[in-house]
Amino acid sequence: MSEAPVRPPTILDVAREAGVSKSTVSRVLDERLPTSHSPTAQRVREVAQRLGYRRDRFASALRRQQTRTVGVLVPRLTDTVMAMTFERIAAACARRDQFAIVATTDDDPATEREAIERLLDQRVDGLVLTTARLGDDVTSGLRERGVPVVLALRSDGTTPSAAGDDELGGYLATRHLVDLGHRRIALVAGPAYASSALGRRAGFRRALAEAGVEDVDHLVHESAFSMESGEEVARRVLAGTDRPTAVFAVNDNTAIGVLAAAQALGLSVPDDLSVVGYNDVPVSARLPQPLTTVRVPFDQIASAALELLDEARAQAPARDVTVAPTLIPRSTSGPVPTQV
Amino acid sequence: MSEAPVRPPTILDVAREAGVSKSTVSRVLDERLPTSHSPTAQRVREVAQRLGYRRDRFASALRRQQTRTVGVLVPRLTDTVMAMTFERIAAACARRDQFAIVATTDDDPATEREAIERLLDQRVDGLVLTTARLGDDVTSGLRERGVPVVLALRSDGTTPSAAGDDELGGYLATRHLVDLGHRRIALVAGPAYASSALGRRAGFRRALAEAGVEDVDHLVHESAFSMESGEEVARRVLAGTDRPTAVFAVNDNTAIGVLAAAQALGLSVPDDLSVVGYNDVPVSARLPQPLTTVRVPFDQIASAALELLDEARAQAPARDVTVAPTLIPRSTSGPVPTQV
DNA sequence: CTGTTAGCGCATTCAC
DNA sequence: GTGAATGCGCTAACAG
Repeated sequence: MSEAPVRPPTILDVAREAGVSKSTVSRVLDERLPTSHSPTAQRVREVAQRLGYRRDRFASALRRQQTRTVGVLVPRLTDTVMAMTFERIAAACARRDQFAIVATTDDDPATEREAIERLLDQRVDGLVLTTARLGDDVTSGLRERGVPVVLALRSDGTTPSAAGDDELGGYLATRHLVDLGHRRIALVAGPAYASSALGRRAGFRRALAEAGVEDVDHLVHESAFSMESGEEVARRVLAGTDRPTAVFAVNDNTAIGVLAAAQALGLSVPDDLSVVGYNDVPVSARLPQPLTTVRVPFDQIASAALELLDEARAQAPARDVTVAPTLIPRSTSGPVPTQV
Repeated sequence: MSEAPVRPPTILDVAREAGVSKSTVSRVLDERLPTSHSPTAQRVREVAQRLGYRRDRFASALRRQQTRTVGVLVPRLTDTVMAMTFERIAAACARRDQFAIVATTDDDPATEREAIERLLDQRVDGLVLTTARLGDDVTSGLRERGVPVVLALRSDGTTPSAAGDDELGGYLATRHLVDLGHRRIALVAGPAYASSALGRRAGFRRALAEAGVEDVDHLVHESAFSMESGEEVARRVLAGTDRPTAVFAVNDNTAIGVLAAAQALGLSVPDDLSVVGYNDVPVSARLPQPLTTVRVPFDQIASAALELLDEARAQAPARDVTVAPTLIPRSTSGPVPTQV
């Protein structure tokens, strides 16, 4: 009564059933070749379909020396931005008959090295890294080993990258606050090692400069990307003298931390304090105070990353793709409070 | 000046360098065999290490007919519970020299079937499903095809499963509210197709029965698992007559939706309304009102799922593993408001 | 367009 | 213990 260990049909089964050689089957089913419409080809496809034939990717990869698999490296999947990014990359891979696998670094360089080796052990055809830090380069070592690499969400000035236009996003967020009358706007700036954070910072400066605010250094507060960090920075900034009337946070996580700090300090949002985040993660729209934020087209970034990976494989010169974000005004931003 | 396309060393390179045959190398490096300490074995290992030899998983899998890869199916990774679960499964896989790959279903049966086929195309050695629905069985079809399958987070009464003790968790959450004096406690109950939701519902009933509340049917409100659903249900329930003094929500997502509804209706938490969630996702601790919730040991669930998968491969009889959750009291739960 | 042949890198016979 | 030979399932080089 044990189950039949039904071995899936091989190319040879299809060949026999269709009365051709296995080479013919292999060629007919080769997705890289132009589709033949000869009677033989049609019969082979029909038989393959009927037998439920699926190519063994392992045997195929062994021979082709490529796996149609892309490795994606993220700090952690519990960061919704990273989960979204990976999901979109996986979907884009599915559309091109590739498969995306993921590994996490937990923001730790040693773990990152291990994670990369684990991905390479899976013989991925290329890597998409979301973990780039300015001044640190894992990518050069990888390229020396002949591994195609691109960056997503961040750039490093060297490796091909697909990212949002962070300068524009930072400008839009800040400009929104400026338009509402705010001038004393604090920036929870994120870490200096991330190009994304620096870009948003530059946009912040541009918007304030346009509004005639030049002395902005004291408004910029470095932070991590976490909720904890946002709360901690906000507690400090909001408790000080000359309290800002608005905060632009480098991402939704830190913005949520800012909201928590505001609540703890008894500040009402947006009456006492306006807050703008970045990324538009799903929870942002569903907070007790729906968060004003900047939406990033993650699916465009995902598709672009895969195209850049193709180019990298073809030894094409490196280029960067940048896609424009959109401001999503919600209820955490409002007019500047009238002075008392 | 093009880069050297350095082919990674094969078992043959190691064999030559160590002066033995490739069979010997293969055996020495076979992790399933007991480690030999003969001089030859030590030399082979030393050479392999020195050359940076890594076994080609594709060639190996082709021969062994097993890939040391586990497929994980989740509804979506942007649901932090699912992201946590997958992360822990991936970590547990890493500890046992396996690799976890993931595919998403978006809660859609057709997408689910495709996702399963995509995972099977990757020749996974087994599947971990987090998407089980009572009364619907994907798993029987898979077992007929000889694919080892286990469930995580949910159970279906048939397939081996690793999950939290949802009845206990539901009891702990409700008991906490009962202890604070609440009796009119609404349950945002989740969907009836999920065993997890039903378990929490049962625990809810037990705690209320203990408190002498028997007529609970009108307190139970079915929902989805999303923030949207939680908000929608809460808007209805909190607007009605005989407003409950507390809400136990089937998960943190719906609890966040409840908080949003409470805010919109001008109810203060926990003064007018207590709210308890489930899962303790990271954002819960960082909400403007840190959420009282139930913590689930996801890493134990992950490890157990992989053990069950081993057992399934060995044709062992199906069993379920259940791990105990913990109540995490925070600031959304407080004493029942005094009647006015 | 088709079939024959060889081999990707490894694990497993089988003989020693 | 060790080595020679075979083949996992597929693709590619070659000849027709």
